[in-house]
Amino acid sequence: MTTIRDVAKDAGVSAATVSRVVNGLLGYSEETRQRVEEAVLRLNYETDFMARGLKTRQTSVIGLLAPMVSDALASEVMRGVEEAAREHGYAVMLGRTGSQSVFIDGYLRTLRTYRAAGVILISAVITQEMRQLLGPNIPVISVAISDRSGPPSVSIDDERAAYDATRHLLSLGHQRIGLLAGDPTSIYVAHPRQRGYERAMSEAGRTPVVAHGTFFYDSGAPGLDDLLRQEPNLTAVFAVSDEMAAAVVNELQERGRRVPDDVSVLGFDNTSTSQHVHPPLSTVAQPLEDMGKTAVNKILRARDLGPRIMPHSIISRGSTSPPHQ
Amino acid sequence: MTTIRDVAKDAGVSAATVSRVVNGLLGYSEETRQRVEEAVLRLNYETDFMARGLKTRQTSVIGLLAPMVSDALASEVMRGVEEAAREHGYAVMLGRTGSQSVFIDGYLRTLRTYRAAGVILISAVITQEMRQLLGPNIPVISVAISDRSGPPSVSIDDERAAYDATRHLLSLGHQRIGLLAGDPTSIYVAHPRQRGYERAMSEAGRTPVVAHGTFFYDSGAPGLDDLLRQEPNLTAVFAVSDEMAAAVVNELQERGRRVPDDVSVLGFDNTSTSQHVHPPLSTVAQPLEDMGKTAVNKILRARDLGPRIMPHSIISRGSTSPPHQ
DNA sequence: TTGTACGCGTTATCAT
DNA sequence: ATGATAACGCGTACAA
Repeated sequence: MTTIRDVAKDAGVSAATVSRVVNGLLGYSEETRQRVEEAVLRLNYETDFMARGLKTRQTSVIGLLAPMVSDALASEVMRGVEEAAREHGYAVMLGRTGSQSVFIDGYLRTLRTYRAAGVILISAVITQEMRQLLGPNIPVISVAISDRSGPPSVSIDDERAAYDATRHLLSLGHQRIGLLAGDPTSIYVAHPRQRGYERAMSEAGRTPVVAHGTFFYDSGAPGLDDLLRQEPNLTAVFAVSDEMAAAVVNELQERGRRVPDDVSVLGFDNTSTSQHVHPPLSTVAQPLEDMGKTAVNKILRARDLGPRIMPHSIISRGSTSPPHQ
Repeated sequence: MTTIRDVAKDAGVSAATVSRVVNGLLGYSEETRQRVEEAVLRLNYETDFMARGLKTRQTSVIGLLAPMVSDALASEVMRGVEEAAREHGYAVMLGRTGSQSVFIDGYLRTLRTYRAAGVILISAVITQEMRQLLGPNIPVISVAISDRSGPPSVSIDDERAAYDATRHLLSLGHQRIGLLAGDPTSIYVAHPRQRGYERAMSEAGRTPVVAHGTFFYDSGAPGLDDLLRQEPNLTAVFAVSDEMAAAVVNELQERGRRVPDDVSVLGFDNTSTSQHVHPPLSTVAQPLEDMGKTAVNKILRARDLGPRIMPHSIISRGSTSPPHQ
């Protein structure tokens, strides 16, 4: 390992001067710069992040915490985070929060002792205790979830997006539209989406039909069953995740109903899952990768607080059409 | 920030003693231990990883490099890595290698300066230059790819798995079986799988029918087209990734052929994708999560070199059946 | 069993 | 413009 002192000796200057040259600060002559840079190259010197972190009390590490590290939504966000972080010379430290956020405390402690530059939370919001654990100097950003009263976040307007999506189905001519909603404990995501749906339905003078799932694939088939029990003649199902929507498409076909001829299906998130079913899912797109990048940029510009609302859009693929008469 | 000296002062001992207690070493009385532990709790002391790393020249960081951070196979491995790392008190640093491994050099440098305990490469093998960049002290493990001549790796026996899978289709009664192979540049994954298929076919006296894809969804439909052009009466397609297999299922249905009644489809990897199509994919399972855990354990036991071959298995779901007469 | 003293690599500060 | 020095927080010989 080459140290800064080795370089200093080789170039015939002090360690302080080497540091100045390497970090592009002021205070050295052109000739000194040349000698130092030569020595750096010859000795293959590289800054030791540990030593720097010890001194500066900050490292170029961004913490990234997801409920599962293997679901499609988090994957898309992670991709954006990784890219933006890399471009700015930051490293990403990955953690799984677990379903009940059981692991999150440990990770926050770790990130504090590593002096992370910031923490990005996917599909989770920060609580008082979490803030405590992390200390006051590390910014936290939530992604894909909007607690607008709280700390900075990057998300779409879920209520508005669900409203627009329901209006879209209504404008296609559907009247009996079922909602496969999310986990009722998910107050910052499932609730606004349900509100958006209910508002659009009530404005159109239609009766809401609602069943609850978990956002995951497995809850799609039972959710559909619940909806059809309430209203056997549904012509459209709006599921608030692509996974549930995919399950609904497959279960409908299992029951001998065609998609979209008999029943239209609309998903949410525009993850890769939406392309894996047949017909491919129409869905409400969140710009997930972009949201990940935006979160990194927010951390790097620490003064940039407040919620950031990203645009949503509705993507029509094969799973929606006007209702068959 | 509470330092080790604060604790020492509070407990009326020296910093050295605190360190011994905290790290569970020998050399202190029971009474001292009690006082120290009380002080640690009261002052909320936590070891500073930067300072420790500076001294010990090692950090509890494991580098995890994947070709994309958002594909289903890598996600499963990541899940296992995260879990095993967390259980052992290690943090995971995430990076994307990029399609041509363009970003890998930068990450290896970073991991060296962070003094990572080890590096896990998903679907990639290490080269001489990479080894150079990383220095001699950081172990590297490849996962889901088997360069048996090389450094430690954790993978299945791809050749044998493809052989077994092809035998499985043959034993169902299929005779005209097409292979949708992987990217021909993938010599450590695509090649062995193709060899396994060809060996099984030749042993059975059948003519191989092969088309090449990229492992990704988009290459599934053109690959099927290629296969059907070569042999219009295929009764089974073996695609060497679930993504391609899913695309094949969907494209077959698009063309009016039923799965599995007209054509059976067999995938590879048993990722979540295999459950998202209808009918769900029969597939060759790799124990991906387990492979991630195994890789972490290999790093923690540095002497544990050599390749580790994990068991594969064939999972029958709805997409395969005996051929229809 | 316990404490002292030093070193790890960097950077801020102050002096020159 | 440059240098000397003192932290930063921890772990560990070595001494007591």
